[in-house]
Amino acid sequence: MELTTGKLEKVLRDNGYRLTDQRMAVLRVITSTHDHLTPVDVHRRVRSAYPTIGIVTIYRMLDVLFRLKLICRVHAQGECRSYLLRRPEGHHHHLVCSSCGTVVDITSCDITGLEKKISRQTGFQIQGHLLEFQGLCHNCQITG
Amino acid sequence: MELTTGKLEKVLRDNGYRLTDQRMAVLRVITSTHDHLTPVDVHRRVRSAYPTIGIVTIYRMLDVLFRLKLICRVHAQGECRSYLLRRPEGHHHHLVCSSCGTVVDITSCDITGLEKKISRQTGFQIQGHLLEFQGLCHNCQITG
DNA sequence: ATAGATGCAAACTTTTTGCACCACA
DNA sequence: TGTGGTGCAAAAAGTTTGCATCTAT
Repeated sequence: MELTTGKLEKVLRDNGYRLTDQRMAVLRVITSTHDHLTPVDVHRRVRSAYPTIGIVTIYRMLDVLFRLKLICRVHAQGECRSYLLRRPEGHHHHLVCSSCGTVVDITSCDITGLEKKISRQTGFQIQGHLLEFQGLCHNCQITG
Repeated sequence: MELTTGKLEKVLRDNGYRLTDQRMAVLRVITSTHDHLTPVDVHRRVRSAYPTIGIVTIYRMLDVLFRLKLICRVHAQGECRSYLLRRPEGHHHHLVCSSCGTVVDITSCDITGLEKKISRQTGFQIQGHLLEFQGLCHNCQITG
């Protein structure tokens, strides 16, 4: 199930956040791409629809969306603060093309077995994990 | 097998890098802890042995070590640029305590099966992955 | 009406770069 | 001796904060 602008707006509203034009513009940018964007990227794109928006607003909005778990962070390619719409419900991971930056969601991840094994071996109480794949997407394999 | 200062020095030398006092001091700091350290952390620690060292040197040295794959990056706890000695040979992952920051290496990771499955499903040619666990170490579970 | 959001400016942190000097090989 | 390394300073990039103003509710 896709998270549309409308659904995101509802979540924001339900959580007591106001819906300003700036926020809608950010939502439109976020929902309109499958790429991961840095705050600067988002700012640049939103600017074309809302030229007077400041990057501070972008930072604050990304913060809100991240805390509401509507977007998630991608760590690939050196970039550690680039964000992406959280598309599927629940737990998932990312497969990032190292050439064009496209991101595909991985929902079939099951490493709970591995987690249990690690927990037993190390005595750690495991709280979460970060799993991200890098590779070449089909398109970039062909075009070189 | 542990990477001692001596072994690191050899790798640097073999790759045409000079061994300065500053670099040795950095190596000593890196090899003396199991924690992941930011450039600022490293600088602070090296300073106590080598007070005049600049943080620029730290950045450049960490860069060298990272490119030689002698240290690796940890992404946990918001920090995305903190480094850690790469202890075991070959492929491994990290288990990071979210309370004290201690890092344990995971060598038993086997997700090649998962990789193949993902590759088949998505058409991606998978080049690598980033896997990191967060949890509470035994000690921190007890001390609260 | 009012609490929350915005935008500007400034502060701050992190990282990179240019350049003169120094020291390892 | 010569090239690579260092340290300073400055620039650049990224991020946060204070505050007056504005606006969605």
